[in-house]
Formats: sequence, structure tokens, C-alpha cells
Amino acid sequence: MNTDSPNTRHDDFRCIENALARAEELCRDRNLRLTELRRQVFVLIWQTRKPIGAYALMEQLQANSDREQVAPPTIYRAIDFLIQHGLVHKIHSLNAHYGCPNPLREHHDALFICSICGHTVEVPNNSIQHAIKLSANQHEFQVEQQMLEISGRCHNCIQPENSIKDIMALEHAAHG
Amino acid sequence: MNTDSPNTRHDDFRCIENALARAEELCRDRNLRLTELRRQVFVLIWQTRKPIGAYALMEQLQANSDREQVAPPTIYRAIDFLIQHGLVHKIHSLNAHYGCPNPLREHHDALFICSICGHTVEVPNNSIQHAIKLSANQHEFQVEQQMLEISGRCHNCIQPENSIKDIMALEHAAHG
DNA sequence: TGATTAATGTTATATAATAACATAATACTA
DNA sequence: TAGTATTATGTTATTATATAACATTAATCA
Repeated sequence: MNTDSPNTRHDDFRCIENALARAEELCRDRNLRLTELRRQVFVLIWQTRKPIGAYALMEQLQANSDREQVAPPTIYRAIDFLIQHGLVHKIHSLNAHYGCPNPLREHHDALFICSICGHTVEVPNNSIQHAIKLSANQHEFQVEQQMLEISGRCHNCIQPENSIKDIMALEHAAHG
Repeated sequence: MNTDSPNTRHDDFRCIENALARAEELCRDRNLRLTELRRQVFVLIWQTRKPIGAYALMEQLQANSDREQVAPPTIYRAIDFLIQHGLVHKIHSLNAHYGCPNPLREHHDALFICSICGHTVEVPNNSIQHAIKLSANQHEFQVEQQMLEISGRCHNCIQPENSIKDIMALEHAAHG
């Protein structure tokens, strides 16, 4: 299932470190408590690098911490906190979660979710946002929340040929 | 929870009849079988006039038909059929369903869902659609499915004063 | 320090969805 | 029109997702 392009691979550690730093800053600024539990859940979500469900997250937490047993409310509370403060988004069409790459910016983005590899990209788009606002105004509708989830194939997964090529290139590189 | 404006009330029967007629036509045209079960579920969804979950639907079917006992798969299969052919939409943010008012038209609409009264409106919007397409192209993303769900307050529920006024007007009308 | 609030632990349960297999109804074909 | 294949439904059990309710611990603040 891991179809990440190899050249992004090595950035993972720094990427997560950066995300964590941003989260800490945000919490400091807003006087929120990024507790050990919340921090662990946050990091686990980022480490997965694709949308992850609450129960999978629970297992991960169980496995990667010295906690005796983790029950659903533990994980749901942590997730709720992270969602509430924009550090994590929920993808309703998958009942899964991913780390928001830009929690400071106010955003109502389009979410492109690859149905093959799970790769998820958040795309800010003013014209979409504008169109929604306009439509809401026309219908005298007061917007509270919005979600735009688009599933399909990311550029890496569009054509099967490409995947095979990639794999062959990888193997070739590994052998020579 | 029923905050429909009174002047739309009397149209319910005809409205559902029309929807059913459209569904029957669609099924005839596409050689699909709108069985008794599917028809019943379809009508129940329309009768609710707001998003309804699978289990609530199950209870409704239990109560409003002479079936002995309705199990989850029964209702899920019927819903799946209706969704698959565009007769019903699923609202993922609510795990609920509502009847599509225009199943024949190809549409990727914005869905405005009132968080107070549940009133749900499907709004076709070319500029939203255009913006999404553009964004997808830019990211070399091949769209398979998309959903835009917007929750907030519909024009009837925006101001509490209005609701109270409506109720008073209704009561006044009923007494006089 | 003691009181208050916020966070977490713990047990049980509610809600949503599907798997697997049996039976019945419909459509197809010779 | 009888036999066969296909589609739809019935039935039981289970999996997956999420929350309620209450106890305990940790952090904050007067």
C-alpha cells in the first residue's frame, strides 16, 4: 500500500518534527495543553502519512507507548481535541483522520484523497470558496461548517503502467 | 424538530408521488427493478423530508409495513441500490440519507444541510464544479467521486426570533 | 493548601455497517 | 413451460465506529 515516491521518503522525520513544532506553537499561543497523550496521537497520525481511523490509531498507541491498555474514549478525546483546534482533519467519507499541514491558516480547502495509496492533499482554493459563499448567500444560508472531499487517483496512481515502471526503476536502483 | 414552513406542508403528498414517479421512470428506462422493498424505503426517505440514518429507516420500515422483522442488511441493500442509481444521496457527515430531487440530471452539487431543522437542499453550481476540475487538473488528480457538504442554518433557522414568530403565527392561525 | 477545573482511566453500551449463508423471486433459455 | 441461472431478500452473527457515565488523577488558581 505504500506507494510514496522514494525521494520524499527521507524527509519524513523532519516533516513530522516540523508539524509537531507548529502544533506546539499554536497551543502555546492559544493557551492550550498539548498533553503527552495528545502529542503522541498527533505524532502517530502524522507518521501514518495517510488517513487513519480511530481504532487503528488506538492499536498504534497501544503498540508504540508504554500504556497498559488504551480504550476508545482515550483516543476519541485526543482526536476531538486535535480536530477542534484544527491540528487534524476528519475525512468523513473514510471515517479517518490526517494531520493538517497548515493549522494556522484559516482554510476551507478541497481535499484530494487518493483511493489507491491514501495520499491526501489539502488544496486551498479561493474560487471554490467564493462560489460556495455566493451560493450560500443566494439561499440565505448561514454557513457553519463545510467539507469538500474528492476521491480518485493521485498523479502516482493514475496509470498502472506508471506504478510498474516505478517499481522496476526502484528494483534496478536497488540492484545496481 | 419540524420547522417546515406551513405553506409547503400540504404539498408533501404530491411531492412524494412525483419523486416516486420519477424513480419509476428512471428504473423503467434503465431496466432496473424497483422492488416493493426498494420502493418502500424510497418513500420512507422522502416522507422524512430530512436526512435519515439507516437504523431509523429500519424502525420506520418495521412500523409502516407488515414485515415481521427488518434486519440491517435489508435496509442497507435497499439504500445501496438507491444510492447506486442516484435516487438517494448519502450525507457522510451525518451518516444519513435523503431523496435526490433530480436523479436524471448529472450532478455534483453543493449540499446545504440545516443543523437546526435538517432541511437539505441540493444546489447545482457550475462555478464550484469548474473550480474543482481546474484544481484537479493542476494536481494531475483523476476525480472519481466528490462530495461537498455544507452545514449551517437555513433561512428559516437563522434567527431564533424568526422561529418564535413563526410559532406564534402558527398558533394564532390555529386558534383564530 | 484547599478548592476548582481539566484531563484521563475504566466499564459498559449505543450506533453503524458488513460477512456469510439460506431461501425466494424473477428472468432467461432451450 | 420446465429447468437453469441470476437477482433479490431473509436470517444470524459479527465487525467497525462512537459515546455515556462515572471514577480517578493532574493541573490551575485563589
